[in-house]
Amino acid sequence: MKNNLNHAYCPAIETMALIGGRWKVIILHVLSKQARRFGEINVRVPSISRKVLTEQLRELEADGLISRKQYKELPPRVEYALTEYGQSLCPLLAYMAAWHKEKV
Amino acid sequence: MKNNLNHAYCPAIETMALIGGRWKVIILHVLSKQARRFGEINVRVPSISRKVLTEQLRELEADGLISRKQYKELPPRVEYALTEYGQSLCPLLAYMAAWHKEKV
DNA sequence: AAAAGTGGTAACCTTAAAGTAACAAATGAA
DNA sequence: TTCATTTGTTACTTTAAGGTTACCACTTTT
Repeated sequence: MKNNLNHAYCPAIETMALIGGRWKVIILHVLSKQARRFGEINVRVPSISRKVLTEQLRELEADGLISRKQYKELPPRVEYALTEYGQSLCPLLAYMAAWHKEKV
Repeated sequence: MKNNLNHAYCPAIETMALIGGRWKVIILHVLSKQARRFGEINVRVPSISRKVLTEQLRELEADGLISRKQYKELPPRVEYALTEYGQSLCPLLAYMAAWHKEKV
């Protein structure tokens, strides 16, 4: 009989749930420089399909990391930007980048 | 004609490649406390199958984050531990945990 | 009149990841 | 003699993720 009380709880997991998606970190990185339109993100994130980009953006938005602002123009214009919450992730991304740079 | 030169390079991605796997962070977290045998990890990582645990451990080992030490005993005994390289990730995991704690 | 431009969506297909179950190997214990 | 133990592996199936193509809406440009 296994003892389930041994299960480890790792709080870092919660953060990974937000940024662990296949393209999330690149998207956040792109938006960290400046707000971008859908098409601009699409060009800057290599080889992502529009479908998947839409999905990832929706998830980031649902998690409160980015905002979506739609202008009433034609052809349509939609701008994505980091929220304050999303911006608070930047030091973490910088830490990750620095760790890699230092250790390799 | 799309301009491919717009592709963003995000160094944090490289780090994510190491710890972004479905179970990597939990495994690292478990091993950060102390070295563990295969079965001990299996119990502490909720609902992971032996097959997938093996795969993830092999990848972590190939990336140099953990070490695998096999004792010549029967029944077999194998112990996994963080390498020095793997230990250097701990502050990052702590950062991730702290960010989540503070922001939610 | 038709095409371009933008930000999607819907339907469908393929690929990658994960799960399941059975088996192995050597020894000691029942 | 058979079972239990431990760390896997192998073969097979299921699920999730991602890709592909076609299409829409509305206006301006060719």
